[in-house]
Amino acid sequence: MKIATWNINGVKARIDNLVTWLKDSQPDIVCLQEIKSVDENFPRLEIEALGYHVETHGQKGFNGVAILSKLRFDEVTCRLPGNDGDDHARFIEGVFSTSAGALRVVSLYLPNGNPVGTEKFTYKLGWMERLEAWAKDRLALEEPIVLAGDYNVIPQPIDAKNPDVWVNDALYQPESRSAFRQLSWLGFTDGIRAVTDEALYTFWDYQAGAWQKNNGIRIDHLMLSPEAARHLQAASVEKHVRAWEKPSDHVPAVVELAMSAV
DNA sequence: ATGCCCAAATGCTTTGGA
Repeated sequence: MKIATWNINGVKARIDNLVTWLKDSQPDIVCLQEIKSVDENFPRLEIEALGYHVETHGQKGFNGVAILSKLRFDEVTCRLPGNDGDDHARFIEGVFSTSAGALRVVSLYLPNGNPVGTEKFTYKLGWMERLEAWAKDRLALEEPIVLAGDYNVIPQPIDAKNPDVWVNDALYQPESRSAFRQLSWLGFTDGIRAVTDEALYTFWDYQAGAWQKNNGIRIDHLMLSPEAARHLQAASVEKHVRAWEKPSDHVPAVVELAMSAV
């Protein structure tokens, strides 16, 4: 079971890249973020033509998440609980039937939080608290869970080419990193870090030649519950996608779990 | 110290991104 997360930075602007990548990489389940589309305008026909079921949680102009899956959805839930006033489309959860039982996959787009010291940073930390509460609740089910998405958190110095330039940024604040670490303390495993200690990035800014200088950061993560981590076979970052024409500023990150559709 | 670049809608400039 190949599961990927990709902040696509506008699904309508990126549909050709998305179709090419789906054909190349053949993922079973794909978590997309920043689709920047309302549900009605999501290019679902092109994706369904490749054999995927499509569930979206979009909004006008920005944010928006989706899950594409070769497996039928048993359940779909949108929105992270804990704040009814939060109208940002940043969370969608799907449940699938597999040889390892019910598999729960979340596509999340965690708030950026910049600038620090504003209500945007408070919103980020509040969102992370809600995510921790959700994760704690779901862990009690003892199911394989993949909590995948753009976390907008640089977990460790090795996860940035130049960590020093991020010290005043919301992505690298002690509070952001601590809140991310809470998921590990709960029992979640960082899929990429479980297989390698090397410096890997998932985002390179469009500006200032960041890609050419490999000035990247690793902020897209696949966090695995114990029951999912037990089935982890491989994990990787599909860096080559950043070199394509008209790329997203993020690339897909992928885990492979030893389970199959039933 | 600031902006570089990009997508979408607010639409030929602004907003949000990171």
